[in-house]
Amino acid sequence: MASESFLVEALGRAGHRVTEPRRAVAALIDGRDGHFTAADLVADGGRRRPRVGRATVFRTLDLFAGLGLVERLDLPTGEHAYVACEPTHHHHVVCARCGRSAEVGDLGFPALAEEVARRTGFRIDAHRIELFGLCPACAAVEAPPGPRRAADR
Amino acid sequence: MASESFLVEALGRAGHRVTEPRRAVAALIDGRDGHFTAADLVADGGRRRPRVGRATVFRTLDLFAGLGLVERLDLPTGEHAYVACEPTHHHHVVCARCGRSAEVGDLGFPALAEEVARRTGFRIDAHRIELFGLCPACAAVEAPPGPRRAADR
DNA sequence: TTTACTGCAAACATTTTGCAGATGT
DNA sequence: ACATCTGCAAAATGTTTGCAGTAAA
Repeated sequence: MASESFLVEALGRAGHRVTEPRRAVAALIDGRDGHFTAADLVADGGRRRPRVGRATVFRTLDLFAGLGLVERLDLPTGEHAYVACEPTHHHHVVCARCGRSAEVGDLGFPALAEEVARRTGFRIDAHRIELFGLCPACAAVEAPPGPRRAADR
Repeated sequence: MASESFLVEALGRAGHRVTEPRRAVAALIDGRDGHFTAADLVADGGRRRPRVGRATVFRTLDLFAGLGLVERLDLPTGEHAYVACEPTHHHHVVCARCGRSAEVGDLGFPALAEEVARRTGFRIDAHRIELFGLCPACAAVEAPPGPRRAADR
């Protein structure tokens, strides 16, 4: 495995203390494949020996989110979830079935923002784009022909 | 004023009962300018004569959201908010200062989705785009020159 | 040594639910 | 009439906080 979790490295670089609980949370995140909820990590952390407390999970998640190491997203179901990510500008597509996600660079969003600014006169400072669908594997399982799933929104 | 709230009309058209509490919630929404939270409506509803209960506000909001009459969005702060909207495909820009929002048609999103699908192999079923910034009026107030606001994300 | 961080449990905030009764259709 | 809807209060969720103790730097 890579020498050290990307998350942990970034933590140190940002001048935050690299503590055992934080390493643990980082490991839990690294161990997850797709998106995960705070509750997932709280559960995992509780099983751990020494235990990682609920509050620490939330605080660490917050910390990571602030550093742009994980992104908080809101699933169509209304649940809050997180995905780990490189701290560069990008967006994710998340599979509605298996939860796996893929990053998508900057999506050519700048052009969109410009267009919107032009049309509305708003100054665009921030945005949030979330894409949901099925990853190739799950899409294959899903009956290709047949009636449409009521999956939108 | 227009004969009847757009929300109420749509309610009836969709085959749902047009009840007094629902009219009230519709009116509360119509009365709001920008985005609003469930809590806002609950507060307003509680002041109303006959009172509109918390549960009803949530249920009605849910109903409207299901019909695409309001859109639920998540502000950068993590708060949940709603905005009223025409039931066509579109997105909103919301002003970070005054909360006012503007609709933005389909944003040319289809092209983006295609691009993403091509790059990742995912089948895109749903998406969620939220734009935040300042409306023309608020942008004018904001000192035009000077250091950038750390407003992104 | 100093100050940030942690676990715990309690506090909060937010949304959902069970029900008996009211109300649209 | 009858099924849907409502208010209320309780419950289920989800997240944050106060504190005394622990451990990075």
